[in-house]
Amino acid sequence: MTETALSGFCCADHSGASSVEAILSQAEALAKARGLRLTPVRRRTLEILLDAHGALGAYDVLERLAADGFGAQPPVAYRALNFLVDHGLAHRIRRLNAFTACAHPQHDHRAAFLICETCASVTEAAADEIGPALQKAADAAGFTLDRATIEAVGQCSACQEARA
Amino acid sequence: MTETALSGFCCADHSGASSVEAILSQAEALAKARGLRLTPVRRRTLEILLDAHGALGAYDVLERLAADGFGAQPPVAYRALNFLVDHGLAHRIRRLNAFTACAHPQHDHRAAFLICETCASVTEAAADEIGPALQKAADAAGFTLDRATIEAVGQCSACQEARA
DNA sequence: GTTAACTTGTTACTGTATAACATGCAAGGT
DNA sequence: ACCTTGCATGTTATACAGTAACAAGTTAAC
Ligand SMILES: [Zn+2]
Ligand SMILES: [Zn+2]
Ligand SMILES: [Zn+2]
Ligand SMILES: [Zn+2]
Repeated sequence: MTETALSGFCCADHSGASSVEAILSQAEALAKARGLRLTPVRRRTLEILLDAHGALGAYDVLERLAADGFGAQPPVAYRALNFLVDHGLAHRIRRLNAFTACAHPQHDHRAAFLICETCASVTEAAADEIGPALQKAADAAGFTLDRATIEAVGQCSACQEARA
Repeated sequence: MTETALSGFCCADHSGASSVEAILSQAEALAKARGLRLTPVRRRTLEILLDAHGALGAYDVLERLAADGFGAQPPVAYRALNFLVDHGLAHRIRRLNAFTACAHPQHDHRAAFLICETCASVTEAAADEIGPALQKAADAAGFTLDRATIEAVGQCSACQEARA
């Protein structure tokens, strides 16, 4: 199994060429600005994540990359995914052992993820208010905060309505 | 919260019989109150987590269990660990693929974890302020929040001082 | 004491991620 | 242009994490 993303189920359509293209070109601009090399595998990997509804496991990504003529071994996918994550173009969802494209790569943001238990969709939410609260908790423990993973589990709005 | 917090490794000794024993007997009382069966493997698993500095992987736990004469196969460890997690006696640290004893099992708490990059210690912090902030973010997305994983990465106070 | 539910143990397997090494490519110095 | 140096991609092989399915033993309820 392991097809983590469910097509056409979760949400409002975010697969329109416009938004994928828009994010892709943002990513390209960003890479250029930072002197990063958005090579074919990496770019294609980002595209794959953008096309997917929800998050994709590394092996799902690998399958698609291999189908496109790239390498078929796990490191190929993991390297591309880690590159994207390291540079803020994608996020790793630890609860799902999966990855998702960043919805707004231009910001240096601290994101929280809302994971629907019903449809497995993953929504990236701004964590602006969460940061300070976490900071405060860290301070209380004398802990110097670097970065954080925030993953919430529940029901997305579409699935709630469907259930009603 | 009068807990003798189980804060990790580089810190003051927390392996003294007193705090381990204290938490263990809290766990026992709690199990009794809730009609749970804290069987030998489960109890020993909790002990192992309490004795450990930092979080332990399932296979580390398994090794110790096997050494104590319990089963030597993965399900033995996973079942005991999942039991403890399900009943709030331990927590799963997803970033580390590891488990840690709950520092204050008596509360129905939403915890955040502070993971030190230097010494790998894991400190359980109260997440009282984080909950509402996350709730707000979820509301904005029409998402019904169930539970959340909050894991921060940085430097614990001991390691900072050591580095200075 | 029989039944039903749960707990422990097993074997076997699936899924996730990395190590180590070879080859290829691209930028920078001479 | 040529060489060097570092980075990217690809490979094989292996390590690490987690679960399914079944058998046998326990515990609690009736
Ligand atoms: Zn993002
Ligand atoms: Zn949903
Ligand atoms: Zn806890
Ligand atoms: Zn530390």
